Amino acid sequence: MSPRVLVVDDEPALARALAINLRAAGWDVVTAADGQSALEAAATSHPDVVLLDLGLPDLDGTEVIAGLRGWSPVPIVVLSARQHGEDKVEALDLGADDYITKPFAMNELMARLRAAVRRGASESPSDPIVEVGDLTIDLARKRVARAGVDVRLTPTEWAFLELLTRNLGRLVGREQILREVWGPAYLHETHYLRVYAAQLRRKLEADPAHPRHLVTSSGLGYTLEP
Amino acid sequence: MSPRVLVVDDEPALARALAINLRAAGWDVVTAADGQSALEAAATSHPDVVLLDLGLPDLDGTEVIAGLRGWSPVPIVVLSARQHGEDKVEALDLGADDYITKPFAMNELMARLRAAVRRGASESPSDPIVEVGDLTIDLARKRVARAGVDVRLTPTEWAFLELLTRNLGRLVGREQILREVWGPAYLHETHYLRVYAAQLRRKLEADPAHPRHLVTSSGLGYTLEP
DNA sequence: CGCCGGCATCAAGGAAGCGTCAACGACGTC
DNA sequence: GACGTCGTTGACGCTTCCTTGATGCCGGCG
Repeated sequence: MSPRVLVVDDEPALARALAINLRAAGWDVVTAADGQSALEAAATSHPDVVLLDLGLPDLDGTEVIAGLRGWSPVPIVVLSARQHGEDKVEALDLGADDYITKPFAMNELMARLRAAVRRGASESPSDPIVEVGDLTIDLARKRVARAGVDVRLTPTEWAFLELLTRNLGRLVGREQILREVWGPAYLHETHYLRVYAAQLRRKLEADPAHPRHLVTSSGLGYTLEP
Repeated sequence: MSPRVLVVDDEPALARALAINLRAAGWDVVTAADGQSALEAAATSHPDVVLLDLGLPDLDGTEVIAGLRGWSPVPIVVLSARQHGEDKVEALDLGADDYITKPFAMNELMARLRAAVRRGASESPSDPIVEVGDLTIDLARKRVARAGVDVRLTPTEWAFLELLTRNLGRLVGREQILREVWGPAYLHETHYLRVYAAQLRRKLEADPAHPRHLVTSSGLGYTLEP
């Protein structure tokens, strides 16, 4: 299970040199030559860290950072020729994790990549898959399984369950549920809560009459208990 | 609630310059002049990030990093005069989060500190939990436990307790309680206070007749005593 | 001493919230 | 057009909670 790095650089010679060195050090390397393909590669190959050269032909490097940060917490190490200037500050504030200027030493580069991966790993022990008792909730695929078998949920049921899952162990207030699942206009339709809580329990709880996971706090809201 | 940075540097002039600049930028600054006091200061002041100069009189900088990593995940930004060498690699592999060489630009330093704090914050979305004697009050989850076991509260009981908890150790006036729990129209229903204070005591106090935490100030209001 | 206001406790009624079943209509699919 | 799915709505019985009244205690004050 070697860590995977996405190398984004438009200069073939440098990209090749980086790939060779990184592979020799045990990395799994994916490369991209421009910003657009970098975003696609990040989405499909799920790297543990992104090594990003700022001088790209199509997109500004900062746009790549912003594009990644929109949906992924993957650590980003920026590589740049510009020694000074605001680029450095801007990239870090946009969400980059580290910044190296050319020329650089290969062992320093690797140390920074290792540090970035280590942080990323501790940050997200998150597969977006949550286990609750005999329930398996996959937030990315929007699927639930009970004791291994898939359970079909309607869109509204899923929205309800997803909200509770994202607040696992925390009490979610009635108004918050109504607002986020049905919209602000439904803040007083508390009846919906009961109907859908009952449906979810019928599908997910071993004994729907005595729920162990989808717990009611009378007058307050609902909690998904681990 | 400004973020707190622990500045570790044995050079008084530099330490002072850093402190002044950081304070001007809104940081809460704590300083230490050697490795030993740095470890103590980190333990007592709970900084959001540590800015560590490697050239210290007593301990090697790497020992400080190791000493911190032994018990705390606080982000560490290393500051060093040594431009090259293995120090950089070693520090990052030991668990430092970032590395800056002197001379450095102040705005870059701040950007790196901000980046480090941002990462540290995303790691621990900690709940505000208040401990009062054998009581554990979790404001985010709206939960109370006494000696480890959960106590069920009604919505009004919880609103009452939450208000007192947010003013821990302070006297909360009768009108303020009535206004914030029941609404402005109930300012004279002082009877409610007694009923719910009694219910809370019955659920939370070891000896409800002689309360140690939920204390009455006759004619004034109530206090939750730590 | 007797009165009175504020406090603590208990209990009862009614209001609000909860869980469940079932029916209706909208919508898309075959 | 028949069918299935889904969201919405209504009705019922049940539980929980808020409100309210009654009673007793304590301390201050005339």
